Amino acid sequence: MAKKSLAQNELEDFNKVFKALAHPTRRHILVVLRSKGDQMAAGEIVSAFSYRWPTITRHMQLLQKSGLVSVTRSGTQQLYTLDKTRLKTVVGNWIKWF
Amino acid sequence: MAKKSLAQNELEDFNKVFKALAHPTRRHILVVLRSKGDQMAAGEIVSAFSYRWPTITRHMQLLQKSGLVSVTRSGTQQLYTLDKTRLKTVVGNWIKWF
DNA sequence: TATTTATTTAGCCATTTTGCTAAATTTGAA
DNA sequence: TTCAAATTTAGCAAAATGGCTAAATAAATA
Repeated sequence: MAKKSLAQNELEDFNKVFKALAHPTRRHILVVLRSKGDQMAAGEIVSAFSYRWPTITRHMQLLQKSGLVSVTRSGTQQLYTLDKTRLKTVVGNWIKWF
Repeated sequence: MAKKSLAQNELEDFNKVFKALAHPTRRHILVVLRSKGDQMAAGEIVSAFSYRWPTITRHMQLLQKSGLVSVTRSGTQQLYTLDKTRLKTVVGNWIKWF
């Protein structure tokens, strides 16, 4: 398919980010990540909530797709990193319409 | 049940507003409302989109529950009014955590 | 190489969401 | 009082979402 326009990319960003922010648990995960210095291992996140590991994994994957977190491996651990800038930029750009 | 704490009320606001903002069509409706001076009749909104009337009605009801729009009747028409302040305040208050 | 630790993947199920059509309702006008 | 216009309500079906358990995988350790 053809290249996407800037506006189209921004629209997709809005879609992905607001979808990620739609669920209370995902919003909560972001806040906890922030409170822990923007980076946590998957297991730490699981420990912070009362959901099973696969449930958290799925929330994290959705957050990744939105670009709000990225992940790197460190030994057996998966480290999730919050992208505060993206969060504030994308939400801020949408709010600018008002 | 007992009275709700301030924090609880704010949490509920976050829940309702981010749920309302989760769907692209609802976000689009808010932008169109803004572009038309913050107030439109139901039928105008329907005309602006390619969804059937009941579909738009349901989106509008969800937006109302979130407090992002209010509605008043004028003759046979329902006028929906955007609450820009609430939109910016609630989203802004959440973003403050970052 | 076998085991353990950390984590994801697969797949099931219940609930919620979102679209639709058809019917009902409300208000103003004839 | 009837009629028409504007809008909602009822209810159905498909798709998306979010929880779970069990099985699979990857990296470090014994």
